[in-house]
Amino acid sequence: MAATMSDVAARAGVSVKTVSNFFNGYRYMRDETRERIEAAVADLDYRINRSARALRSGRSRMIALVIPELDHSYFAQLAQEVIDAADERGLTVIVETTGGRRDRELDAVTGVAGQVVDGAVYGPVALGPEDAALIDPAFPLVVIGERLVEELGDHVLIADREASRAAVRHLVEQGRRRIVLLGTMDLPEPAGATLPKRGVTLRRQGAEEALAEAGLELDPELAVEVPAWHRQEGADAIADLLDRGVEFDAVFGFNDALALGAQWELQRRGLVVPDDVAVVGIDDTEDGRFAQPPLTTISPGRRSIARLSVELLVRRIEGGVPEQGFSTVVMEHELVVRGSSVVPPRG
Amino acid sequence: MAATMSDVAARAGVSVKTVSNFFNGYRYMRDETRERIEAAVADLDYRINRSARALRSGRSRMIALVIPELDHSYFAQLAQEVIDAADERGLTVIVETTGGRRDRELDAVTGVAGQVVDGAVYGPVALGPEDAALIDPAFPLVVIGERLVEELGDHVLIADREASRAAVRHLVEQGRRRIVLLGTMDLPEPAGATLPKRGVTLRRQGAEEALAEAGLELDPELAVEVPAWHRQEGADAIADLLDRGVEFDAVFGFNDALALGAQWELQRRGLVVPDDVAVVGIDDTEDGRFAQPPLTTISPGRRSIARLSVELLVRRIEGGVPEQGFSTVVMEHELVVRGSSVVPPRG
DNA sequence: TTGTAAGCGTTATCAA
DNA sequence: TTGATAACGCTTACAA
Repeated sequence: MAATMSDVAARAGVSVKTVSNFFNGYRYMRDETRERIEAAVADLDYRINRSARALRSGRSRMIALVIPELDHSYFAQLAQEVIDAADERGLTVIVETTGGRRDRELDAVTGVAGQVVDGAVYGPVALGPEDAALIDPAFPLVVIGERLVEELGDHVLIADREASRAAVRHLVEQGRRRIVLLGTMDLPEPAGATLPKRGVTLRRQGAEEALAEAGLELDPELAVEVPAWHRQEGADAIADLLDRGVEFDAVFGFNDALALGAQWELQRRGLVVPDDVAVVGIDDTEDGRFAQPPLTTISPGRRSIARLSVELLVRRIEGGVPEQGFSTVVMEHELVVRGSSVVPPRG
Repeated sequence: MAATMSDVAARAGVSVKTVSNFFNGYRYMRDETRERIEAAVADLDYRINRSARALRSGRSRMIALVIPELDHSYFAQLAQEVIDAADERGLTVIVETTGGRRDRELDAVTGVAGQVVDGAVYGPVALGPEDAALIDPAFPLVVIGERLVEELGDHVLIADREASRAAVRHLVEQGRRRIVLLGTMDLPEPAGATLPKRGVTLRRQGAEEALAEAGLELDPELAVEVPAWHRQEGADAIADLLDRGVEFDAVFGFNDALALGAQWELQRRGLVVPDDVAVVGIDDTEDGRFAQPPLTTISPGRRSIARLSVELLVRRIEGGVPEQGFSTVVMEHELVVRGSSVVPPRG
């Protein structure tokens, strides 16, 4: 039978309250008391019962990470960073994957799952602004990556528009003129409402701005919608363009996976990257670094995003709803130029 | 304030015990009672308190998945499958990453983390047979991928030796003679003890057997140890061989990441895969499918591994330690031949 | 600086 | 088929 706190207390010759204080880092304790408790804990191989603690205190010391899927380089890397950051603060992470489905995204924070954690790092992709009302504003949430709605909690994101502009500007500087935008999506927006733009919309905007700066206009045929943001969809989209004889000299994938899928299909068809077609992505995944040629991309500072998200979440859990409203943090990003977009000078 | 079970009971005009029965699928209940409870639950938006349930019942309905790291295609895919399989059974998954460090692998099942879950799908890579004694045999465990020790719990693994033999045999059939084995490791084994072989040792053995079948012998220079099993280490190892002028016509990476790193470095140096050097891996990750050329690999049936592991774990949690001892299940594997190992016939 | 006692919301026992 | 009541192991007022 596992030892309880009162077993420890009895053995150490103190009260349970003192043992509890010990485990909660209570400062005012005689060294001798502390040592006696430490010894008793070691003797009995005592470990605190987290269920009892959670029941009594109302805090489970667990947080959720809600993402579309784990089997995706960007999210897997992000999850690892979140887990590490949480671990440093003594928090345990439950990874909830939603498949990008609205009902599961809602369920993660309102249903059974949300019941067991103190808060969540929340990366919804399918929610619309109208869903904000369905989420309890008292539930601590840090939203990453999209600014769907203002009122859910703190936000951590990259400047999608500027990042996208930098990517396309880079392609233009390389002399590219017919640039495929892979991942664009025209969301139906309720008439009359001025909604916060989704990240994907901002990426499209930034790209068009960069084109405009260069006196170019986006050929609608080059703005390609995809059903999901995996390599497969990137490959399929490019295959379709090539089959239809659409001409282009560059591809900007709205994430690395799409860009890598595009590059893969181009090479499969015997085209040379970057000579025939330049390719750029966003995310700076390891997959991109180990592509051949390595993928030019926008590095979003994933590590910082993860750490900051956890930090904000902890603050929120401990501090409650901030009086001055939620904060939005826009992370630095960086264009990382690699072989997929720059033709090496001829020797 | 969140509603409790007695709120529901009061509203439904029944006792708490009856509500509890309802939530635990107790069969003997009048339809009318059931309906009244359902209505009360809906009215109050009641959700069961998992901490209280866990405290009282001793079951948290959470399981851990213990793996070296998430930021690695094989484990990310595995984690997704485990989460899905657990979800179907109403279980929540906590992902513990250990960085492949022995202390953290032990801690995951003996320390604080192990305290909150009912059991674990356990993928240790750094434990030695001598560590078995440190792990409580009463803690439900399903070990995947390695058969370090017999007594920890049920095992789910692939036939490392046969898989490896199939991979090398394939290379030999393609006419390859100087095959680099990437990932081999000579473990110091206590003298005199006949220990269960580690997967990595078995992979080495299988490879040597395939060579022997073809009348070949392994050149020790081609058996390359690596510090970790990522693409970077695969690339570094190949770079080193090439720099030292070692000749070879094939690389067998003990996982896809090593093989892909090797392929990347080969291509970076201007060598052609598979014409100059053929490459084969193990894992059948998506990374391999989207390499250029796509990677020949051994598919381990990851989905089956995940599902079976969860199933065995549930059985173990519910049934306790089986009388007839733990079971070991060896999964089917399959050689998936792709472009990285077969030179296409000239047109 | 430490102790006493109540109670968090379930489930288990046993009775009805 | 349902109910009353006692735990589960901890934290938290409040007291000393």
